[in-house]
Amino acid sequence: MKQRIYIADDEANIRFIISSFLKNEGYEVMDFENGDSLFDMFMKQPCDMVILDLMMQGTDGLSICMKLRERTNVPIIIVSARDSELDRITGITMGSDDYMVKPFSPVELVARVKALFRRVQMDQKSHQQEIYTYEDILINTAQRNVKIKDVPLVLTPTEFSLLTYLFQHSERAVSRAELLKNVWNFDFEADTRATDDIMKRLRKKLTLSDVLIESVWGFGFKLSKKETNENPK
Amino acid sequence: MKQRIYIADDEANIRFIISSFLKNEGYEVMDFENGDSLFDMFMKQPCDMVILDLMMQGTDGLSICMKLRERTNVPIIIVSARDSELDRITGITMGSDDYMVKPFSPVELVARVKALFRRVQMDQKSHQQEIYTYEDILINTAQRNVKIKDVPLVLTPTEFSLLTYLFQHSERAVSRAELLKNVWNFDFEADTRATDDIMKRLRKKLTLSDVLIESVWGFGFKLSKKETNENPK
DNA sequence: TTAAACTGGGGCAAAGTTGTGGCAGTTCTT
DNA sequence: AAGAACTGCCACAACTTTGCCCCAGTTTAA
Repeated sequence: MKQRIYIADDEANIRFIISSFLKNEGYEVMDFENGDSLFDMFMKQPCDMVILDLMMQGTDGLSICMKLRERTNVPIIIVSARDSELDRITGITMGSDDYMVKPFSPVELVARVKALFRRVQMDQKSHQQEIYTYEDILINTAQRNVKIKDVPLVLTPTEFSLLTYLFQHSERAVSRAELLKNVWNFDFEADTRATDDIMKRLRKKLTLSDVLIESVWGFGFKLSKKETNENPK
Repeated sequence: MKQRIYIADDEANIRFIISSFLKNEGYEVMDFENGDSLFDMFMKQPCDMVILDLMMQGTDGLSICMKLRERTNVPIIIVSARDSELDRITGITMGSDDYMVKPFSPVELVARVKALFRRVQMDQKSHQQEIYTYEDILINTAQRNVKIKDVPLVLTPTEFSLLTYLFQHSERAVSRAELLKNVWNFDFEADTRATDDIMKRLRKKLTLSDVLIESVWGFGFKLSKKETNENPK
């Protein structure tokens, strides 16, 4: 899902430069020539980040920033030609997350935008649901449950981690060493067939599903789907 | 609960100035003369924010920043005498949340520290409400009371916090470590079954309700509702 | 073709997890 | 000051998980 950024600045060329750089990074950008129109749009359709110039026609950026803060937690970056310590401190104190002084490097702006998104991401990460599907199996890591065709499947902790790891890398085969390292946290070379054991148990529990855990001879395992009509020998 | 900030800078007077200003704002501050000792301390006892100088004896600030990022989401601010665009972009890209150039105004640093805490706060508490319901239970955090089918339920402080936390995350399973961190404020890995104890008492008090605290074997707990008619085999 | 290596099923025992009742130190209330 | 409430810990029993062993069947390579 693309992240959406709203920009308000009264200089068209600045809007253009910022937009280009951000779009180039894969963000969805919409720009406004004053703060009021940005605010109206935000009320209709919120976005994931706001970049505000301070000096604009109509309501000034600082007031817009405070108005936004009253009702949302959207990350806000202020960009401004005003470069006194007081201006910076006021902007940051009044609710913006960062304050950049014009003229600024578009690359640095992009870096700060990314850092701010990263911060939000990190803070919310624990509450994020991660969902993986493959054929008729659905894994919800937040709820910590697995379903085959909507029927709950009970897994032990190791089975759960292992299956999740396979789903996270469903497009390729994974080696036993890789599994031991990432699921068991064995850093060293261990001569164990623990992976095979859990696979054995997983396979048993997956008999009702169309998902198959294939062995890759001499290497490891790989997800695949059950072929009802296997090409006959 | 006071927020704890760690500072690493090799100039004693800078450490002193920053510490004074931050302590003045009510933060608990600890300072280190190099990044390695800060890192060691963090591993033993995490803090809520880190302020790093780039150029120090021993490991440089950027490496410390990256090492910290590998294992935590702690907010990081870099302060540095280096003032090229590349330096700033590198610092921000490598995991820090902000980058301030020396000499800087201590007041602005304080403002940015506050803004960063505010951001974390907003991200984590954005979904905080006053009232939570799940099945036949209603929690009013403002009045600090709980009702089962309109019948008041008396809970001890810890029981109340724990149940509230479960309700705030009713859509997912929560681990014991997470509960210890967020309800007990144990920052480190502790071998305790305190969570189980409170759960035991909570469950006893919830017998009259349709709400069930399910154990997620080998992981933690999860809210669910009592199934009166379990799907018969 | 044959021997060696690999895989997967059943069973087993050690280790780990969880719920329960009891208990004691601390804090709060009366 | 005495009692009540709260909370973490312990011990115990029931139960679950999991790595390993053995063994038969399969695949690979010489």
